[in-house]
Amino acid sequence: MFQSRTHNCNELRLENVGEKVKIVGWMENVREVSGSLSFVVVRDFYGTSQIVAETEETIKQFRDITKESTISVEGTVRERASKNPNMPTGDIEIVPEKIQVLGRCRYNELPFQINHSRDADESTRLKYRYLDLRNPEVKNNIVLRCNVVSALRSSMTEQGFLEVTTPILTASSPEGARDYLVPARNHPGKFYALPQAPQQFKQLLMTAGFDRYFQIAPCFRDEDARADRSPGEFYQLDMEMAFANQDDVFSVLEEVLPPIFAKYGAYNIASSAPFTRIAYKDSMERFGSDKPDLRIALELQDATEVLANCGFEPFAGNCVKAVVVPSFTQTRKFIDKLCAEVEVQAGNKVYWFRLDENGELVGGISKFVTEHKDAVVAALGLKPGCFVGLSAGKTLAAQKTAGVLRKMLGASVDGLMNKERYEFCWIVDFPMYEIGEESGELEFCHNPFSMPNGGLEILNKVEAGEADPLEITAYQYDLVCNGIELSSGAVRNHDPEIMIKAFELVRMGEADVKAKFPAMYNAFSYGAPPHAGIAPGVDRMVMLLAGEDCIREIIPFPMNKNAQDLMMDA
RNA sequence: GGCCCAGUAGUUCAGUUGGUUAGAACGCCAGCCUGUCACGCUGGAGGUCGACGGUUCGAGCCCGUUCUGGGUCGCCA
Repeated sequence: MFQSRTHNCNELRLENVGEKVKIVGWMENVREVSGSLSFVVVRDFYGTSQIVAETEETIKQFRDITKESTISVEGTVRERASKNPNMPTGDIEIVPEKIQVLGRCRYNELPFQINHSRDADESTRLKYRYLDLRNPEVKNNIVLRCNVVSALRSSMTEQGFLEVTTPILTASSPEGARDYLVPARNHPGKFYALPQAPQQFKQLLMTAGFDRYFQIAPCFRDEDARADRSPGEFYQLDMEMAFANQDDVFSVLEEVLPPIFAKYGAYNIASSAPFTRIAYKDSMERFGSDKPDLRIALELQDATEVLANCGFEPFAGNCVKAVVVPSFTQTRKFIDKLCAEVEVQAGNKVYWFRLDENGELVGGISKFVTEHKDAVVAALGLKPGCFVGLSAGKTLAAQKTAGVLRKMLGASVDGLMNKERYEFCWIVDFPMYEIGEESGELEFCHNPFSMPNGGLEILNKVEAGEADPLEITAYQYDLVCNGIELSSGAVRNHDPEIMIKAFELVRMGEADVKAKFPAMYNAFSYGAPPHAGIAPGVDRMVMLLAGEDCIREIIPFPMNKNAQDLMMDA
């Protein structure tokens, strides 16, 4: 029978000198200093300890054990002759009396070296994730995740929120992403769907009288992956409050998140609560994005008036946006590469010119600008040595392209961005409706359950032709941190009458609401509270806290980009 | 599905205009070394240059096709 250890590998100190102990763990390294002196490093979850072998017999015994085997060492703690101040257990070492192999590593060579696993090919890391996770750097992200989840849970509970679990096997919801389906054995031809979010259930909980709900909720969406989006499944801190408005939701998260970011974050929080609120329209205007990275010290400028008619064909009749970088010293090669990358990402061209040290217009499309130089310099506030990047098109396209350019400049030009901090903001007042690109007709902009700003009244005005539907905003909001959309939420539309009216404006009606969302429609007809909620992504939050750029670094067993589990799937 | 990038030793990478036997570091194996801690020193083993086809006297390098991986657009109420 296996006898338990007396101490873990991070526990022993000077005061333990002389004690008989037993430690267990993975044999990380052997350093043979001579034929009669060798040091062995044993690692467990908690840390590492040094074993010293001083007899030829012990040295040979360790030499015959392959690295990364699990071993147990019983022996006596001794003060080291030469201490290692960088190691918590660096003052002591263990003189072994009994050494046992518990689990032999059958390979001399591993797929990668444990302590350098982060440098290895990612497919190999995922296939041997259990080895990858032995690397303390990798493991620590998972520990961080656990701590963050635990902190979120207690903070929400402290705020009076009740954790309620909602079904995993449920009915498909017609809106949104692609579902994952599970065959229903008792109902041939029918399927359960895994929830894309507990959206409807939490709203039904509100209707049932639960006042404050939350859940660390697994969500399933069959969509393609990104660096900050793992395929298939992810977790949200899903929450909903009854008899509440937008400000109520904001103050909960402004209370819950900052202390957790302060305690567990790799960087400092730059934005104190209450977080900056930026209207969607302003965000597009100033940053060319609805998830602006406020760490970047650049804003878009409008150059339509001074440049639309400068004679440069692509600008004619278009909206023109400019991003100006003062004291720009990068090479022509850099600019070309930058423009090419923006073009790929934005699907739209970028143009540029520079005002050199002598105040002369040079490079790019400067010859088209020369004639209007004074006006352009004045309008954009240009100083010698600056770079001007330009985009053109319909307003939204020009904004988005300039937004991509802004982001790339921020990431690649020194001095534009202090990366080591957290900048939060709320994006508010999203439009309720938009003209669909394919249909060319009025459509819901986001989800159809948000409360329109102005309620039934404004919808009636639209119907009467007295208001523009495209001007209606919804009580819909995003929480953004460092250019990453952490969360989306809304004040919900809890009134069936307003719901039907909202659907009628997009050529649907009561029958559609009933057919698509029967439970919610029925429930709301029995007296529903005004309610609002939000659902911050846990994975993305941990990713930000860990200072990682890739979501897989903070998931214990991630799938690859193609939604395959390389470890389990032979 | 589109676009971009990468694929060379167990691992991370270098490889010049197409030219002799494809290199380095780490790891592995052997030997030396009495206080190492990324130990050090000496030596050794280890390669279908992702795959297939083409151009050429000659291809890791050029061309075509394809596979794999990552990033991104579409998509993600």
